[in-house]
Amino acid sequence: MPEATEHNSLEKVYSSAEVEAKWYAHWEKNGFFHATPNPDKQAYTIVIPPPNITGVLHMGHILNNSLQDAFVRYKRMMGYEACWIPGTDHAGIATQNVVERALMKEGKTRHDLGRDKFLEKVWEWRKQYGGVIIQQLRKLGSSCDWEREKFTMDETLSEAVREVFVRLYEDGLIYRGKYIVNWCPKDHTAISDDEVNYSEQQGKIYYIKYPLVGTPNEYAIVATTRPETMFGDAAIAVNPKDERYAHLVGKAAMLPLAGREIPIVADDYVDASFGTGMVKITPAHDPNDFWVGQRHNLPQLNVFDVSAKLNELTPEKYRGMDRYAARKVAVADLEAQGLIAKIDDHTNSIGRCYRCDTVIEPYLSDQWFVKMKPLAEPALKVVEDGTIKFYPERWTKVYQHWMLNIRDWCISRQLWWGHRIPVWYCIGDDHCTLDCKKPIVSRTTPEKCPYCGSANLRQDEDVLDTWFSSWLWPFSVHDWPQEGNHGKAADLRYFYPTDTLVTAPEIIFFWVARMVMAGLKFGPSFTGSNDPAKNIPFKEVYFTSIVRDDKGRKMSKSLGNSPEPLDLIAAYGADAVRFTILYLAPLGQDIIYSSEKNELGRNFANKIWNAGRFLLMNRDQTGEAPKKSEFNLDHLDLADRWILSRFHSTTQEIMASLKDFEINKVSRTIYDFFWHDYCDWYVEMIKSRLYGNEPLEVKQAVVSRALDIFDGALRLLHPIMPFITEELWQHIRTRTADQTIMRAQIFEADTRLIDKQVEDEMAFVQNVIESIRNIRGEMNIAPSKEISLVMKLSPARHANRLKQYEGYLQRLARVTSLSFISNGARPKLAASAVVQGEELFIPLEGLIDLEFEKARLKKEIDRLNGVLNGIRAKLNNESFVAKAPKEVIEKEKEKQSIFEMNIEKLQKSYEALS
RNA sequence: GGACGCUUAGCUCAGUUGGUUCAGAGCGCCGCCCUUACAAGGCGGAGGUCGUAGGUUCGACCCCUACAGCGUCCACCA
Repeated sequence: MPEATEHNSLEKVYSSAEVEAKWYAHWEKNGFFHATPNPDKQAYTIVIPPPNITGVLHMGHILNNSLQDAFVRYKRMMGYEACWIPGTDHAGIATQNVVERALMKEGKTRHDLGRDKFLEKVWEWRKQYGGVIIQQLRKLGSSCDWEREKFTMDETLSEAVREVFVRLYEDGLIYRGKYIVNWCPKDHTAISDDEVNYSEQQGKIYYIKYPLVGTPNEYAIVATTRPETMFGDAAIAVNPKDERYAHLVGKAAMLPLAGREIPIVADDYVDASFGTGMVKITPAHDPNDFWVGQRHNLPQLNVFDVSAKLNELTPEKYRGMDRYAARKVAVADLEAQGLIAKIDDHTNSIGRCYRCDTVIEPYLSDQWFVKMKPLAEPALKVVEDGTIKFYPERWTKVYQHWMLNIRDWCISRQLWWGHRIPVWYCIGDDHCTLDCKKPIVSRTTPEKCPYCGSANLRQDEDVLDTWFSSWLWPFSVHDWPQEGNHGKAADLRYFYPTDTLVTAPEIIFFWVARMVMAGLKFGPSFTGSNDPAKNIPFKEVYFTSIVRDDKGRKMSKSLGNSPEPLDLIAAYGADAVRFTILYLAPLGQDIIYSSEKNELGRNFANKIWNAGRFLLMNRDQTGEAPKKSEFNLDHLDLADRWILSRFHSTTQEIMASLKDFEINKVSRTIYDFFWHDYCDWYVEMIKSRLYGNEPLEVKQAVVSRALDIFDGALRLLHPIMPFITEELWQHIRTRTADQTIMRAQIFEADTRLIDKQVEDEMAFVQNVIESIRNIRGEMNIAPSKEISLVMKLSPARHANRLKQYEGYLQRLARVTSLSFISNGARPKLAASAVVQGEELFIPLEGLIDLEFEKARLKKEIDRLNGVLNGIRAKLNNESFVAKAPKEVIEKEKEKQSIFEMNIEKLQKSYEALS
């Protein structure tokens, strides 16, 4: 147990570093983050969106993890068995790239090492650097259950991947097919969409005449930017609604240079208004043409080799030519035959390899796919029917749209780092049968071919898309499908489904949607239920904001416009960074962020710190109250009852905002309560008793009550600012080693203590004080100058009750004498004001410049008259009186008379000065 | 091109059963205070026809339409 209760004298300025290190170590060492199935409690679970092992903490993580930690900590303090499961993602491409780049510095490629050696290198790298981000999350204060930390390439998670692959294959949902990938003709490898850099380029668009078969001298004219791919043309397409060409559909055209007939088909994909409205379809060399080809069952003719040179499917003249050389020759040949209608300038964006800048070639190759339609349907339903709720809700539309237009998922990747596809092929020997050509899909490495018995097997070279492991994350973290063998069966039952997913909207398709599908598909095998509500991976999804810089640009590494989170934590403190980002995070809106904004959080931390210092200093002076003070309402004065009322309504508001995931509102509510209600008013008010002539036991009771409220407020704040609240919480009472604020309960809002009358009465006192301060300010009366206050109260307001609060007035407005006068009387020379209909005078006697006061009153009278005129106009408006509801009219009339009275009183004061 | 979001003080943002004492907060600015928790603080003040133009309504920051500007996602660029 760190030395917390030993020293009660706190530094004047809160310094975060030491406190943070101390308490985080303490929490972790004592297992306070750890959760275990507990039948007496309800589970609350979050799985972390596993950061890439190549990643370092950026502002998006700060936001995302501050949110998750706040949610988990709130639930933990509300009596849930709260579990936040952390881990990392192996990030196939990113990680492989990092290691390859390192190799490149040694002048080597992965091919020099070979697959096994290369993978060893990656694992080494992972061991050395892959945990960086996990350590950084600790600095933020994340209360993750580190005993449960997982990695998507852990053996158990890899098992889950193979299991799912096999099951889907057996269900007929995984198949092998052709697909267009981004191919780099220089590196001879497929690269992912993310690795393609697109840029605008000035090029040409060629209009080529394809002779129509059967009608001489008539042509189909197609527009293309890539004439060299024409040898792979499989059709010409027009829009089915395009009347110009309706008569051609079903006919054929002659492919020039190749001398081959191709059909003319109709497809919605064609934009009738672009070009001629006729498109050549080249399924093997264009992604869109590929899909058109699928729909119309067209042949896929790949006319390039791996280096994008024309292959044997092209006329002999072109074979072996580079794609660009072939383009020139083909255009020249077409021109010679009079088959070029025209050539226009055309700007289009082309993709280049991020590594070698070679223009990417859409390339047809063999890939593995998951059929998505059957998986998507139930996943769409659970979001539409509210079994899973999105915050903000509008993302459900985006989700729906994607799910309804879903395409099959290409899951194979031409990489080495990742889960190798669990498929083997029989290389065969003399005994091979026809069946031997089938892929052998297996959970474990097969020893021999099941058909011919040959041991000569070769595993598929490719690995699986990284998302193929992450979509299982909510249950693979519990060692599914081997949970029984690993003793995790109870965990899976208890913690699944998870409750809240906190993630970025840009991965709604990659990750969120697929997790829903996986949960619904595989859930029944471990939940034992077909109820979607039991199988969904999470109940709520919170989509985070985008963090932008002060110019509105998205914060990113490449722009270099993001502050370094660890520097922020060092400079402002983790609590301040957390508070600031959560205070700024509106649900569904971006965050405009800059380092200086953390002053908000830092100043707040310091404010709380000093409030704690104040309480502790006073407790040390008065000594501990003999027994723990109880809120016996009879013995509380106005300030006590008021702060209690405010505390409970604050708690109520926070709980409501939390339910709606309005974390910025939560932050603002606790901030306003702490700073304004507690510090500005309550603490200042109790000073009048602490520094007065009260007996010691009264002072003790006052401090004790103040500490109780402080304790409650610390608990409300702890999930957002965990460190400073723990430090103070440990100081304000004697705690045992196993006590921690993070496992203390948040007090439930007691609505009986929310007292409207008390708040009204306090409002009156506060308004009187503010009014006096206002006069002081405007009249330039020094704050130190003592004044007397004369009040003329209406019968409803009891003078002797106000007299009770004289201490407050003295303390907060430097009123040294309070007296009352009856109706009709009036101090001779005084500044005056009306507060809630009651008249207030400050006799001036050399304090006030008469003309100043007159001008001040005049200004106020004019302002009130302005409002009054508005009310009168409204009440004189016939249609208002006729159509507005009675209550509204009554209210207006009431306001009218109040204003008239107040103005009259001020007017009299004004005249008295003249 | 499609979908969605945003526009309130110099800056960053609050503001739902539509009702002139709700036009507000923080930062910044101006003035006064180093008052025994806190100058990373306290008190007071100035500052906005709530993007533009219409419409609905007795009444619009709030509801509807159009437009402008900014932004996000998706699609497309043959």
